[in-house]
Amino acid sequence: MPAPSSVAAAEQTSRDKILDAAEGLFAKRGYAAIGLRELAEVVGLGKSSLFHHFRTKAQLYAAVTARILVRIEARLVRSLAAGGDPLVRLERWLDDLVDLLAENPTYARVLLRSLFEDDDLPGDLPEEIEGRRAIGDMMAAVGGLLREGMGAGLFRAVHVNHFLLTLVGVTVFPFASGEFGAEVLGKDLFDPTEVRRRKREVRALLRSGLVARASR
Amino acid sequence: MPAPSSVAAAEQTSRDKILDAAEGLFAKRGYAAIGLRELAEVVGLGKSSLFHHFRTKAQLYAAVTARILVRIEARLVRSLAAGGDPLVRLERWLDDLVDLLAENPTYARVLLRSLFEDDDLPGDLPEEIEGRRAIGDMMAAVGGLLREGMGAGLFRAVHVNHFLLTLVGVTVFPFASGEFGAEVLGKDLFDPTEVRRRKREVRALLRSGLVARASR
DNA sequence: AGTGCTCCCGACCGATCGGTCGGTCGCGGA
DNA sequence: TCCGCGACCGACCGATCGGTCGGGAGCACT
Repeated sequence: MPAPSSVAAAEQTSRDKILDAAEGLFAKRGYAAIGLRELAEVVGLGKSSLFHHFRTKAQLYAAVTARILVRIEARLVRSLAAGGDPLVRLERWLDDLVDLLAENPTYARVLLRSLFEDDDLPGDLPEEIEGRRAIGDMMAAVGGLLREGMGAGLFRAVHVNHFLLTLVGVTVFPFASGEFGAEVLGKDLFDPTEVRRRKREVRALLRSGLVARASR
Repeated sequence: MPAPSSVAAAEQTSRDKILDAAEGLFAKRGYAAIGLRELAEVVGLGKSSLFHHFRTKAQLYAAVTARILVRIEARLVRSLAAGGDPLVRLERWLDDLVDLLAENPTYARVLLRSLFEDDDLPGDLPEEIEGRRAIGDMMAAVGGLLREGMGAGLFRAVHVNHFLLTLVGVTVFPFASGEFGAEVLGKDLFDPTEVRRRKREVRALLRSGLVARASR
């Protein structure tokens, strides 16, 4: 490796270029639909060079998803750890999650695809397991947060695990929904003002649901 | 066609058997990962026979998704049309949607995959367009319902289009989430008692959000 | 008996798949 | 100077891909 450039980024290792390109392609079209020839061409390498960095296609895929899952965990566990009452922490976690998904358009897709396709792929490479652990840990932490809020009387009595699924569905799904989401919305979901709106709606949903106060 | 069996079902045309098998396979592993040889074997036909019923693989896929989308629309537009105030109608729509997804485990996956993969496939077969129309119409109807409820002061002022995405995320995503959902939940999401719980949580979310009444 | 039609099949096509192999090139260390 | 080594490549492999083709079995109608 040449001395890490002081100019930062700009200079990427081939391995990282492969991971980045693969992330984009897998996100858009899925594991099975991407051929290694196509990927190699996007990266600007010969196809056989890919095998110098990753033993198999499945291995490469696992590396792509694990990298994302670990990054997500790394950033979001921090926002969970910061202070505040459970509602504050939960809302900060959701805000950060939405920001993360909005800033990295590939993440939501890769996340959902990794849920869909895990039945599929040849089992259990080490990075796959690491990725699962990262997400599992984070979900458990949010679950604890919900329980804490309920214990303090701050939250109503929710079914914690179902509520976790709800939270994921409310945040991850829209950013993975592609053309459908854009069509429903009439705008690009990744536009900063739409991201802001999305966060506001999620927060409002937590705080008061849909039904107007006056009507009950 | 031999006289339609009075014994009902049991006797299926080859075309329907192909559609059913393809639905299951596409739902589980996606378009690109399913080979026509495998599909033909599941159906119990020779591979070339598939081409007697569908001109191409893409055409077959479009037929599979369109059938589901139209079925969903057919059932859910009815539940929207039935009477009641906007909240009652919205909750009935959500209940029926959840029931539909729970009774047909392939639907949620096919739905989400059709959102993901539409960038992908060779453009615009007629059944594809018909499927899109069905879903688009339904989403528009629900949007109208939200607006009606807001106009009547029943609902708080939501951003209608964002809220539509929320509703889809809350209902469709969990049933598509496969092993992840089961792991978070600790149980099979398609189990009747979990389905009931899911509906209850969705309704509670609409009615009061997460935050306890007393705390504001 | 013959004709036409639906349904189905095995054999085959060119293309592409993931992966292997032998080898070239440039660079850092001895 | 030479060596070892990481990075890279083109050519090639068997397998599988979606799709075509010609034909056969069964049935209805004349």
